[in-house]
Amino acid sequence: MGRVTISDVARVAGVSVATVSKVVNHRYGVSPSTAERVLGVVADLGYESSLVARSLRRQSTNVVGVLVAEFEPYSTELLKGISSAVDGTGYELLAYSGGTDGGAITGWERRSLSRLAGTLIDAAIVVTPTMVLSEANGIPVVAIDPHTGPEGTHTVDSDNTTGAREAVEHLLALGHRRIAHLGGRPDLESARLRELGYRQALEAAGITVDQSLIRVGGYRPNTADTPARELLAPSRGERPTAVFAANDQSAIHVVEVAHDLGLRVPEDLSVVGFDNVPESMTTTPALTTVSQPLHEMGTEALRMVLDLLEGSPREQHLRLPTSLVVRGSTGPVGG
Amino acid sequence: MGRVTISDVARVAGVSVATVSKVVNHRYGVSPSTAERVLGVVADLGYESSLVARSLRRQSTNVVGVLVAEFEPYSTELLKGISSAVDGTGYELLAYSGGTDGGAITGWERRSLSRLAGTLIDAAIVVTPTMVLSEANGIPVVAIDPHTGPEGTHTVDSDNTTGAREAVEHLLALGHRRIAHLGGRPDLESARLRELGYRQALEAAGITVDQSLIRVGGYRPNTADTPARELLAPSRGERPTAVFAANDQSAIHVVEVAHDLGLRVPEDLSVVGFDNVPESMTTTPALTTVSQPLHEMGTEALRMVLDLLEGSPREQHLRLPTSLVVRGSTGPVGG
DNA sequence: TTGAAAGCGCTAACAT
DNA sequence: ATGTTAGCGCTTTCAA
Repeated sequence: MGRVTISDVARVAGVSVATVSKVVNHRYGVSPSTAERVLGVVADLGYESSLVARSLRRQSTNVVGVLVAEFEPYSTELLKGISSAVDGTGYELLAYSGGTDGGAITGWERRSLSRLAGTLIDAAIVVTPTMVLSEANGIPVVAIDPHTGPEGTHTVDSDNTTGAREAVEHLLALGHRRIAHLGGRPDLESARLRELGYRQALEAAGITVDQSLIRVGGYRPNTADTPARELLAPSRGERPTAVFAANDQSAIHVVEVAHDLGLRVPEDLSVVGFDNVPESMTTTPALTTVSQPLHEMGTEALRMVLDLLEGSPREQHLRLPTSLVVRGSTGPVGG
Repeated sequence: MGRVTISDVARVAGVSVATVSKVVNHRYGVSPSTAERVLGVVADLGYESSLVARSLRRQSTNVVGVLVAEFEPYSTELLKGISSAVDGTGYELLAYSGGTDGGAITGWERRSLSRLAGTLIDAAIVVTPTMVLSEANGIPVVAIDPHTGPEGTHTVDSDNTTGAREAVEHLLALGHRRIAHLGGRPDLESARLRELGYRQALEAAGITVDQSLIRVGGYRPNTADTPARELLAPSRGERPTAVFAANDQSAIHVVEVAHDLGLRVPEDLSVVGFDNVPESMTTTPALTTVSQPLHEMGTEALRMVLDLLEGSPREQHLRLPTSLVVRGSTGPVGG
């Protein structure tokens, strides 16, 4: 019972723990016969060195950490890209979702980073941190789509403003004039930039921005529910003919609310999302959305953090382009 | 630079390391004034205890490990379910993808488990292990869809045979008679069961199984490429009118190969997948597939492993039902 | 070639 | 109330 430790191996093999350590780490200075015997015991007992104990003693672990607040469509999509890029590099991946739990929704990234940096992981990729990360943890850090904007750390993000503007221009081209915006969170950079793109597109078209058509949606289905219903409420005199939601998760929820209220998409209401997570294809009709190259953002973040680890020079900020993906959820105004 | 340790805090606050530990762990026996001073230094320095050092000393870490070979659509979909279920339990999640890298494609689960169990994680959920897991690591383990069948550990899986049978029955009902099967890997239980379901359906319909219509696809796009092309090769006298692929990833690839060869889906070829990962909606047309309740399998696995951790009795095997999702990739034979 | 011993950062008995 | 000490599992000098 319990785990097999290096001492167990040493005892059974009749050697010291130091010798076992040398054998399993392929160090010189062990006689072939001893090595063979030790290896035999290792196999018998199924010994594998504890990542924790080894990390504590060594300076490096060969593990890259991916720190997320939660495993949802956005972060897991990045994870797929990161995972495919790590293949063949000799590094292992450790994705950690720490502590949105205890009420403290903010500060998870700093906590997780401090808890893992320097001991468990050699470098970190932090997904959408909501605060500026201090480099004081002594390991390379790359932030993907930081909610504070490109300050402090190295970052990988996509062109939120242009993406949002193109989304709204698409709606304008379809004849929409009353276009609502279900925003993210005002404290998040990406949400601010997407709202900015929305405003730019409207203004460029000579349309005055109507504050009553803008709501905070919080990026999540449950936080988006009330604002979505307010926007589409049957009692509203002038219902918008289109909604640009700040991300796919809330856009998907808008489609559900619309169906709930008996509105047809896209005949009665056009909906555009942002991100192009796989789930955006699961609505009926499939969602028109702004595609962020999540897979590529993940692979680039991994490459960047490994370059940093190896001392190769790297640009500090990498911004990838978005592209509009037109699917079934948008159509000409008035059906 | 480097990480801030408990000794740094102790030195600056002018107290012993033990006192700092007591303060940050809310132990009794520290005067309010000292506690306040220590907390001040902790805040100033941004100290957070190292997960590694703490794990090594303590018996429990409050972290549940999710062990995967790779972060691909299947495992990340489970991860979403696990993540949503962990919310509010006080546990944190650590997803680890260890070592398919160094050639040794097999044995990753035993290695990862040995490296993490007992030191970093209190319990583990292992995704599609390809070998029987020994309970000898001293922590609760739940295997999701083990490729060896429900032996040894606690397991959560879905009804592969029935799911496969229903998929093929759907094709039969559409009039298909030459139905190919792009299988998984013969060494994997889930692949065997899906092939079994395929055979059962054909035999029940009085159709002799044609071995030349069965290929090993390996579950992955790149391993599925050659067998898919063989199945659909223009040179073949009697091309199948439908393909039942062992999972969505290979089914998606079949659709791509079909398009490549100028075949229309579903007019010239019907394709059915298995899993219903979000990606199954991204093909044109969207994939008809057997839905595994991946989200629910994840949440159930988490509940099971937490029950085990807390000593609550639990059934050893949980099998969830599959359901056929008919979308655009299947149609009547002959277009 | 081998082993003894120190120490990584931390917690928990056990003094004081 | 505070500090001293031992030790978690491992790697790494250094001495034998």
